[in-house]
Amino acid sequence: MSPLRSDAARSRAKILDTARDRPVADLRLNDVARAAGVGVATVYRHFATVEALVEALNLDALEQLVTEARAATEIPDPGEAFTTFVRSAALLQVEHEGLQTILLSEEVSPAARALRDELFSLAETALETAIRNGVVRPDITTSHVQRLVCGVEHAVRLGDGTDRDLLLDVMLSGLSPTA
Amino acid sequence: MSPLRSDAARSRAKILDTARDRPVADLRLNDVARAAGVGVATVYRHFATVEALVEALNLDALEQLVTEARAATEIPDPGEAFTTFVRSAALLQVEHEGLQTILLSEEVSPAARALRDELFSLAETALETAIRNGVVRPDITTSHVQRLVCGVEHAVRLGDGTDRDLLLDVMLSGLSPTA
DNA sequence: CCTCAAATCGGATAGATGATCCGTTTCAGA
DNA sequence: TCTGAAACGGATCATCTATCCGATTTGAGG
Repeated sequence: MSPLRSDAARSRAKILDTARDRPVADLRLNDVARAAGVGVATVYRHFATVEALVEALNLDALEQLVTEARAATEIPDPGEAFTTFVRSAALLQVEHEGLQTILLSEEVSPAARALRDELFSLAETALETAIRNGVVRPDITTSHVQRLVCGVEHAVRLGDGTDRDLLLDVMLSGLSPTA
Repeated sequence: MSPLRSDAARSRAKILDTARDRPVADLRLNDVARAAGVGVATVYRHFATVEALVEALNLDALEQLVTEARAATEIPDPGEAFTTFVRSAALLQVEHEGLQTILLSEEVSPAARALRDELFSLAETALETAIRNGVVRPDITTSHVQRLVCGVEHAVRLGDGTDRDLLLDVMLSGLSPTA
């Protein structure tokens, strides 16, 4: 793809900076435009939908998640590997409100899709290894893990965020087979 | 409060019946009016906001939940009592999409508030007893339990609902102290 | 440095959705 | 039956979303 013209790049940055610290729930492209000091059409040109904007805002976080996930799967102990993986995902999702959107939405950019596919593949590996070594219940699938992480995120968001680790810990220990 | 006039009661019933089997996410008062065959204003007169309509739709479920909760707290075994309580709450919340709204919203009708207060009081009792008897982690509060139930509901909704019991089970076993 | 075509810009405005107002109709008690 | 109060419907206003188009800016070539 061709490089952006300098003014276009400036507008894009202004839009992203403005949108970054707003709750994704009440993200209106018109509001962002006004707050960023650019025209409405400029925002719509750069980001056709709110989802596209949210994706752009959280691509960095997704990259970071994949990086951390790769590191986690290299941990020798299967339990610790799995735990580290899930913990990374949950913490990043709590910190970056829009990450869940990318991970669940069907319509994402090719770049995001590639990262997501790798992430799911890593998750599959980590989970399989964990189950094979008896540190996670055998009736759990990656879909379950993903949705439970989203559930924990939801639970954390309903509070002030201070008990993040506690709620995550409940979920993780619930996944162990002996319990 | 004065009894409803017959035509008003009829309208109210038509509105509720129409709204009942629609996803609360895309519940538009205008749409409901059209589908119910009544004027827009009639809907707005009966239910000032979507939330008010959702509350009316789910009051029955809340009553049922309180009833089940009362029964649960009478179970002698503290672990079973707590588990039954939480299971009831989770299953009803999954089945009745709008229940969470009543349980979390600040602005509810006095009737709903009374039921909710009793429910929380029962939850407090069940949790305290469970902790005192060592069947639930002592660092858990009723707020945690409530939010975890909402989290599980969220996780179930992200799927097709078939693994409801599994996800709930993960959460419940995660709450036990030994894990 | 100047020019010009291409790309971007911004805001007016069309379109969709949400909520209110007010004249008309229906109900229930006398 | 008559009458006032309450409820009714839909036209209308308000708000929010998204597109179109003339004006402006950019940067590469002469």
